[in-house]
Amino acid sequence: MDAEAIRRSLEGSGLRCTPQRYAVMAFLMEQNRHSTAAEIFEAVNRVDPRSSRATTYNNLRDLVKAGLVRDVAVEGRAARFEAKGMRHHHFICDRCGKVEDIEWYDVPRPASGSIGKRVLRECELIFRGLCTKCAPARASRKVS
Amino acid sequence: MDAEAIRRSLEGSGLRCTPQRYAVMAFLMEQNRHSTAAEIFEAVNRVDPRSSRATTYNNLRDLVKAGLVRDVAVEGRAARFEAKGMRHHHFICDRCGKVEDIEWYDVPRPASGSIGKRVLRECELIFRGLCTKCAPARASRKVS
DNA sequence: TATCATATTAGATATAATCTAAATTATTGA
DNA sequence: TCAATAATTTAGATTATATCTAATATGATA
Ligand SMILES: [Mn+2]
Ligand SMILES: [Mn+2]
Ligand SMILES: [Zn+2]
Ligand SMILES: [Zn+2]
Repeated sequence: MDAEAIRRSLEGSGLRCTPQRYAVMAFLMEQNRHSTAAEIFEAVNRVDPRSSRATTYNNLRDLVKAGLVRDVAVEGRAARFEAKGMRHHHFICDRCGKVEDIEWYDVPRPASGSIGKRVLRECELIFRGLCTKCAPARASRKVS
Repeated sequence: MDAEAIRRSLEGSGLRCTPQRYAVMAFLMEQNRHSTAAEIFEAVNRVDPRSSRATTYNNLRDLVKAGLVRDVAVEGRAARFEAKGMRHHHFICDRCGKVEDIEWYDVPRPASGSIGKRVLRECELIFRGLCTKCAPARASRKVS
């Protein structure tokens, strides 16, 4: 999309806008998905410039640390990454592990007694169940 | 605690109550924590019977599949496991990755339009920030 | 241009989890 | 009782995921 905007967001975070780093960020922004490091590595290398695996991991870590990218952990699967855009919640499929966005809505905070001396930064909702692809499959499996 | 109760819950799920499997379940129930597979393996082997690493992983997977144990994914860290007891939410420390329980309270469901054809099984809240141990450390780090 | 911090790289290494195939243990039902 | 069957365990190999190393390259600054 807007190459200049990506460059500015990188440099605004004190990160040089290198071709490899740009490629990771651009890929995450145009795909509106939740990709694994392996998928990102493969995708940015389908076109030049070639980026090493170490660099892909380094850049993902830097981007997460800078707050431009979010790391989504899924039980039993590789980490997934997404460009941080509008706030949203997540739906995670029990069967295929797919992560999907759910429109943001505000979450009631816990009683301050529950939080104690912890410093609360954010609240996020995770929904679990079956995605639209898996729901019918699982339902028919039951029949047999 | 109640050895007979553990035995019954295993057999009620169609799992034999083997010494190795019992040891995993008993450990998770007496510790009220979120342990990694490596920690569980190490703990159940401090006493007999010796259980192999493969068996520890096999049993954790079986117990999760049976719904007796919950697998908690944390970004950048090994999976953590806990015996399923009372419903609760989780607080995850940004700095040390510790997972802590937050008293359960009901979560407003998303608009049905957001869910679409997905099958929703559960909603869970994840709180993020700094745990009581890390909060002061991070605060003083800022000062320097 | 010289200097210095930042970034990239291939390959080695570390960590987490699963697989394999043989042996063991428990269950079933003649 | 005992053979047949199914479930479980095991050591070690293997796979998957992620990080480290140390040499090189690149870009910013003076
Ligand atoms: Mn998302
Ligand atoms: Mn918990
Ligand atoms: Zn699915
Ligand atoms: Zn902490």
